[in-house]
Amino acid sequence: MDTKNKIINSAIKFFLHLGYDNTSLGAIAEDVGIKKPSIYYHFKNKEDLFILSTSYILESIEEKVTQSIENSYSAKDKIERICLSLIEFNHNLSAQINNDYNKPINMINLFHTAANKFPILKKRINDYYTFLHKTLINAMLTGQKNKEVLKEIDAKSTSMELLAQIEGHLVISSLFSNYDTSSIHQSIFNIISNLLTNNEPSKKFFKHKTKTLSLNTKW
Amino acid sequence: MDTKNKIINSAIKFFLHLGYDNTSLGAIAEDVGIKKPSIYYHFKNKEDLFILSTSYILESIEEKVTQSIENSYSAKDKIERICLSLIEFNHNLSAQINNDYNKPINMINLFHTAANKFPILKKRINDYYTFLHKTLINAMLTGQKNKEVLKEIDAKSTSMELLAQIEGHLVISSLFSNYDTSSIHQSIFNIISNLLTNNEPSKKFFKHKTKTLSLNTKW
DNA sequence: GTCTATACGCAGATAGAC
DNA sequence: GTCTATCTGCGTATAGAC
Repeated sequence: MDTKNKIINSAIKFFLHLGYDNTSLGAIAEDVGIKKPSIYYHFKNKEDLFILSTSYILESIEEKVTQSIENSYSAKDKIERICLSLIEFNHNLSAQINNDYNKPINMINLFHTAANKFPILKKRINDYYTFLHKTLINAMLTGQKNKEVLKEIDAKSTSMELLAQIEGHLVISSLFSNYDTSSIHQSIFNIISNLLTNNEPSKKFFKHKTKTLSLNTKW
Repeated sequence: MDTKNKIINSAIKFFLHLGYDNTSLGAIAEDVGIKKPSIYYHFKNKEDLFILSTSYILESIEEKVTQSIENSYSAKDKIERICLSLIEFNHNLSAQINNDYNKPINMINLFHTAANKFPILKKRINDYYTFLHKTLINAMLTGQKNKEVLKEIDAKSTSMELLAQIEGHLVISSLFSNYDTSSIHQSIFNIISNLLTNNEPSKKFFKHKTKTLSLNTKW
């Protein structure tokens, strides 16, 4: 990995851990094994580094979501995979980042800071949610054509419900120690099974497809 | 309002807007109409001011939630009121704070910073979610005794689902411009109506009881 | 490309007068 | 209780050598 990627890699770690303001370029430099001014050779300034780092995370998620449904033709399967991709991305990111400390990590927090501080990231994050929203809606609409999904379902509000459920669970899991990790799978399963024409009445547990989303690759 | 309350009032505004790090004591002092060192007469330091401000918000929400269900004896009504209280508190806070700028505001973000930086607030926020969780569970359990709520329902996971739905919608609403404000009411209505024994099949819109939760009172 | 040295500004905090 | 003046440390950023 070249220095530039090392810096972004480390920056993401720090930004997720400490936020934008509490992350100092000196700390990133030390982590990478260079001196502070060297960062300025690769990036214009701290803002530039932050914007690129955040954009990289967003691109990675979108890529993983797209890949996850590539070979899937059932609406149920697609929706499940999209939701699982989001959850697993967050979990993998936490697992990778949360090595030393015992602090809650949450991408939402990063997104919020990003949207607040930098208009370009506000737009980018909005595009990210638009992408997720559209992808979920498309899965439902094709499912309705196949008679797999109930025709009365409103795809837009259901997509919003799924996204809110996922983001909400991720947020609460980092703030509430009593949180039960499995409950998000149950919730998503409930929402999805309510969409389907062959809705099995017994509330089975959501099958957890552990197709791990690798974050160990280059940033 | 005395100076100390004026400072907390202003501090909450700034902390919600700009976060802990971007809020300077000088700005708060200017807003209140005093000089920076005067803040140190009322508060030990910036951390102290932040901890007291955040605690005040949490206490206010808990108080409003408690008040909202005081005269309610139906489980459905209680659950609805708890959820609405949370949504309205956030909305009222945003409306009160979001006067000048056009920036997303979200308490979750404040909670996250608070939990990350100050162990005492991490505990306090955990207690806050425990309170909400227990209050919702109690409403469901009494509903099950009255045969108002289906006995198969798992109160714990349903409470978690409701909280996640609310927090998730609030988060997304501040990051996604396409977000439809009404969808949260629909989602909560769906979850609640699935709990009830006299579950009406037609998905009616969630009745929006606009009992405004005042935040204009003293902090 | 990376370094040492350094300028610069900002914000938290204190001393001490009134 | 509130003020003016001031200290202090930290973090961004640049200059310029190697």
